[in-house]
Amino acid sequence: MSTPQDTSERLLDAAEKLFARFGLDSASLRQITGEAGANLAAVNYHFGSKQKLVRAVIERRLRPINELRLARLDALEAAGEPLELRDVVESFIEPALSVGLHDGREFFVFIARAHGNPSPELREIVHNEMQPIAQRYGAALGKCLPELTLEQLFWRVHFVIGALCHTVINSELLEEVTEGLCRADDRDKMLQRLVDFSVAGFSGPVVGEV
Amino acid sequence: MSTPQDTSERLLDAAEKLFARFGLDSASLRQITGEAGANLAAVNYHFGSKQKLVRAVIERRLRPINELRLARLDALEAAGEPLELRDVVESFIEPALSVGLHDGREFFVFIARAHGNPSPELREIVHNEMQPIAQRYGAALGKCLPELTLEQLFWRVHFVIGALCHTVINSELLEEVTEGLCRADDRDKMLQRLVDFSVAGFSGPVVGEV
DNA sequence: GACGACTTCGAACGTGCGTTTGAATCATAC
DNA sequence: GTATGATTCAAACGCACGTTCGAAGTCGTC
Repeated sequence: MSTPQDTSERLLDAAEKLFARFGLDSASLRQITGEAGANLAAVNYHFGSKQKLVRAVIERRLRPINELRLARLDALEAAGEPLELRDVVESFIEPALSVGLHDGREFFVFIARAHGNPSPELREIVHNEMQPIAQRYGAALGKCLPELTLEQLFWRVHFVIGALCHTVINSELLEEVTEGLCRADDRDKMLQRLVDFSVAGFSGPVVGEV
Repeated sequence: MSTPQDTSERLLDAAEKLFARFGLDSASLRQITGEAGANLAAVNYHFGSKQKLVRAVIERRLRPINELRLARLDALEAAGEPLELRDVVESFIEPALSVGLHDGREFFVFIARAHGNPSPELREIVHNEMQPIAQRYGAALGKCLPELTLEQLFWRVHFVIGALCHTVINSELLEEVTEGLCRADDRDKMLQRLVDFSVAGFSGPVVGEV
């Protein structure tokens, strides 16, 4: 009716937008179908249930991001021998921020928020998509940082993901708190800041050991 | 009925636990009052509304944590001249993890999750509690890291908070993914890992500048 | 032992939710 | 132009939610 794409596509866009803005539970099917210019029953017709709509929203964006990550990591490993830490870190962070820049701005907020969602179904979806990524990057980072134990390495990956998610979710809050000093819309600078921080965090010494 | 404390206390405990486990929206008053062994109407009688219960849950724990942070920071500034970065970082992270160790395990998961909640009321609560903390730590860290601009500094604070929240929320997921290599229950090690990472992240050079 | 304030209780209210249904509409091929 | 399958539609379903209310209970004080 309103936008040229077909209904499924419009439902995905609307859901992505409203999930990001109001959260999974608070965004109702009435809101979503209204935003998409579709009938209330459209979601259940096209996707079967709200739960399956959630899955579709995630997979539509996360899959290409992770394919991009793996492709860039493949390229790095194929090209140079030394495998620079900074390149590996960037190949992980940049595709996410990049997709966040054109289409998937809303999705990126949503998926970062979803990391904190307690629902087991949602956890399972994210887990399935992220598990192979974790393995590949664990191996690649291990080569760059041979002085770290695998356990220390995984913790630091965990911290970086936390910083990444929090950044996407709450950078507007940071802009508020710093009274405009830190800009939430300058994604390039955000990326540089985050990569600087992450590379340093990965490279840091192990001080407090038991 | 069941536990010795009075009803308000039991409601706060139950709410904290269920908010952490199921999220703010999914944990219903029927669940909460059931868990607390109280009548459904008890929350509205003692707190006025669900929203005010949320506020009470947050303030009960966050206030002491932030007082502890400021006290430790005061002590550091009163004592030694140089003001070591690691001490400052630890004075921020440790009180939170410490409270998380005995009473406030559940709360800590909840408050970290709340960081990603879109509700404006919740944002305002957290904002009010955290704003003075941000200012004090901004100043203290600025002294330790004079080579950073204030903007760079605030970004790194933001990243550390992200890592901290994500760690508390999702360390069980990390334990799953690493198949037990990283333990979610060893808070001491978590603290050391996180402090190591954060100090290194703060100290890192500014590489990618425009 | 009756008063009063404080607390608990069961029951109900209105609202919004996800889902289902069956008829209406549309598009396409014959 | 009509038959067929896919899609859209309005309406209703049952359910769980937060909140409200007045009666019932509790307990210290006179």
